[in-house]
Amino acid sequence: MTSASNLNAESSPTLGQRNLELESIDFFVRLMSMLGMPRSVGEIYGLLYFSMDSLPMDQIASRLGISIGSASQGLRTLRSLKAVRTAYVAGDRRDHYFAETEFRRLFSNFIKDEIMPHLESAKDRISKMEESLPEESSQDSAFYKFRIEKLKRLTKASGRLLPALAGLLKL
Amino acid sequence: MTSASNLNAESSPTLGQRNLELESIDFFVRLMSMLGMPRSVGEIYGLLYFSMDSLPMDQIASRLGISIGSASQGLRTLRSLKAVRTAYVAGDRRDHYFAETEFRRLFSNFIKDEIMPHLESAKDRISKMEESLPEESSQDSAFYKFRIEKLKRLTKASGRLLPALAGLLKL
DNA sequence: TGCCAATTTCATTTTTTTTTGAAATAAATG
DNA sequence: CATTTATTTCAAAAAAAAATGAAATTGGCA
Repeated sequence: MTSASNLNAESSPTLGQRNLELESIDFFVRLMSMLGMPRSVGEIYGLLYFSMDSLPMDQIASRLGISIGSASQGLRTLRSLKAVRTAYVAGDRRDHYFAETEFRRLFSNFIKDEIMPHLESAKDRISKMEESLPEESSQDSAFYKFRIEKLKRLTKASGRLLPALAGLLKL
Repeated sequence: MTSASNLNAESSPTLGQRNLELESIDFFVRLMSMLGMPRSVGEIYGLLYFSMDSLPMDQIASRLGISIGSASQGLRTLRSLKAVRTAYVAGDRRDHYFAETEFRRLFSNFIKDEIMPHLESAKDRISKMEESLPEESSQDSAFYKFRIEKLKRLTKASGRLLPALAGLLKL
């Protein structure tokens, strides 16, 4: 790797651009971590969010100072959430990544992929609870039935509300 | 501890009751962990959710097989979310805990305590981004401004939507 | 006031999650 | 098709989060 590596690369970022990038990384690291995503995922998305041009994995890793293993895994996660996409760059066989910035879509994917499956299995578990209920309608069993009923209502309401959320999100 | 310990305690649970309890613990451990709460918090809430009578901390710990340290911390968390409350029990100076089961209120507390503060600091970080923007309105700066605008809209929409969520939750 | 049961705190240990880095794989190029 | 470059995989290391347990604290009661 010689001085030729600078020929077709973007010029080095201004101080302001670098600051923006750092704030962005900070921002998305926190946001992603609220959503249970590892730090590296937030870092990658934060870097790409303010990047004018798409970046190959090795540049992402070196700019963030993370291993290519992390970068690969993080990008896989972001790809599966459709939070990044790849662009073709002529004369370069590396994949070039850029951020998908339609938050409404991102959010809706997140709910579908990360939340709804849990809701499904919650329903199964509630069924198991009903099987554990003794047949006889003693005084106690009214209490248990009522609590189970509450859980049913909770899961049903969540199942309706969460997917609708993205629609409400007027950005 | 002799046989006297059974005199005023509730009779030992039936198999069905025990199953229900176990399913409940399982259910809430998963639910809480989705919300970023440690296992012990889910266990405690799950135990209390199907408990007819309120339980003192030491019983919670021993029934779940967790340390009193964990129980103390877990109950503190649940108390701060208003997910458990304490009941006075005559002739016993231990606090007795029971589950708050109005999910709508729980949810609204959760949003207020665990989410909204992050949104506030997100706004600060966006302000910092704007400070990093170079004055001149170059071609590039349009791109950066637009991305910042998107983040603003995202946080504003979240700030309105999330607190309204609990209201929509028709259980 | 002094004692004792109940609870909290917190340094240490354990467990879980994330990252690393090197080997394996895949994919393009000459 | 051999070589080089890009990417993925995964065992091991590192870091982060949670649980433990014993000491400190609190607060009621004699």
